[in-house]
Amino acid sequence: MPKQVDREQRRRHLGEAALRLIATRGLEAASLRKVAAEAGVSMGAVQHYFTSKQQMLAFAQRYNYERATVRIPALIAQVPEPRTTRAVLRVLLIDLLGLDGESREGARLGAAMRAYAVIDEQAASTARIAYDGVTAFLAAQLRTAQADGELPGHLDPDQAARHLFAVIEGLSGPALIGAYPPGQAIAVLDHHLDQLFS
Amino acid sequence: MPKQVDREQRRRHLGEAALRLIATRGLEAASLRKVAAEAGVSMGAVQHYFTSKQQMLAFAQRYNYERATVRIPALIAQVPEPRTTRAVLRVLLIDLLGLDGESREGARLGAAMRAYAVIDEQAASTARIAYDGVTAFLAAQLRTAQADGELPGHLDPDQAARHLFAVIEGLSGPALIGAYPPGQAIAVLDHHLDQLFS
DNA sequence: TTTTTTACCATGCACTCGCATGGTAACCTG
DNA sequence: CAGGTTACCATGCGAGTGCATGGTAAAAAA
Repeated sequence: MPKQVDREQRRRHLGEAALRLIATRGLEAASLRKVAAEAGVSMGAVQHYFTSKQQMLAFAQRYNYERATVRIPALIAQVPEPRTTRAVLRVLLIDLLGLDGESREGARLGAAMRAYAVIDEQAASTARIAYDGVTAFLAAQLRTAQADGELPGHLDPDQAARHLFAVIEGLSGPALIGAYPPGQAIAVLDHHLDQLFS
Repeated sequence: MPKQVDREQRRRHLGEAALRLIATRGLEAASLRKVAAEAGVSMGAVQHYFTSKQQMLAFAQRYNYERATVRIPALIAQVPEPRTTRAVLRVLLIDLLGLDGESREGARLGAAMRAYAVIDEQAASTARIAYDGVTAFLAAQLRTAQADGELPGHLDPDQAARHLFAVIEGLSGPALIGAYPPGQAIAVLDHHLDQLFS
């Protein structure tokens, strides 16, 4: 049976199992044995594809961001015309908030990964790259909005992007633990967008 | 030797040891044995004061917020006169960002606790209370600013408080892992305050 | 003075952990 | 067909985990 397997696909399969466990039960639940069980394989298989647990987690982290870069354009494509920058941003940011069932997993994952990055330097390095990617994307959106006259031209798009993303990340935590109802998080987001697009 | 001990003080001593470990090495490093070693006592002593690990962590979490309610007024007292609301908020919020050595521990702790609260409902409940406390405090500050005419009266202080705190929490993560230099985090904060106190 | 309660400490148990090892079976290359 | 590589799986090891138990010694209560 061996040898006709796609190594990269197998790895992603294991990575998904790990991410599922992390999102629902936390980082400590992502042991080699549990990931193997979640993926429906033996522990030896996990060891075969990752030489250490740290490597497995590093892959899972990178894969998580990779999935996001795929999901985000798909999400944007669903925004009805006319696709103003503001409407696009709103859809994207509400998704990042993790308020409803599906995007909630991403937000839970984010909380776990952020804590991990504080402890593990390698994870921090990956997280920095991901952070730069997100803010660069947001900044690009804001720049096109400026070009379209949708947004005042005098503001710094990079700083506004960091500001915007900070609001999202800061809202996501309390929303996740139910510190306030979803509507309040969206209200704050809309207020922020109101000020931005004035 | 026994019986003349202050149980609550002993507990705080152990709680501090636990918080120190969590801040520097993460939640998983706060095992009963390691906390005992960090506090300079035997494991039996930890077991004597906490009936389970979860209880120990719950105490540590509560104690952490308790410490913050003591530190914050002390911090505000150091703000030079005239103590405008804006100046007070700025000092407080920069501290919460965890940019310099001392307040950094608090921010690291926050990241670990947030991840823990996502997994553990009891921790989430405590975190909600703490969150409500912080936003209520911020809202009260904003209300006095409104009364002093420092701030426009038409805005909703509660929503502005949530917005403000979200920015701080959202900036603290990237700042902790060095996604951008401290100056940029402060620049975003100042920009936010500029807009608020317009 | 006797008894009870408090404050520990040392040890042991059952379990999980990451990881190393040694196998086996299927495919690819020669 | 032989040899080597690939893809696993089962097992075992040492370390660490939370927790239960049984002790000892000192102070408080009787």
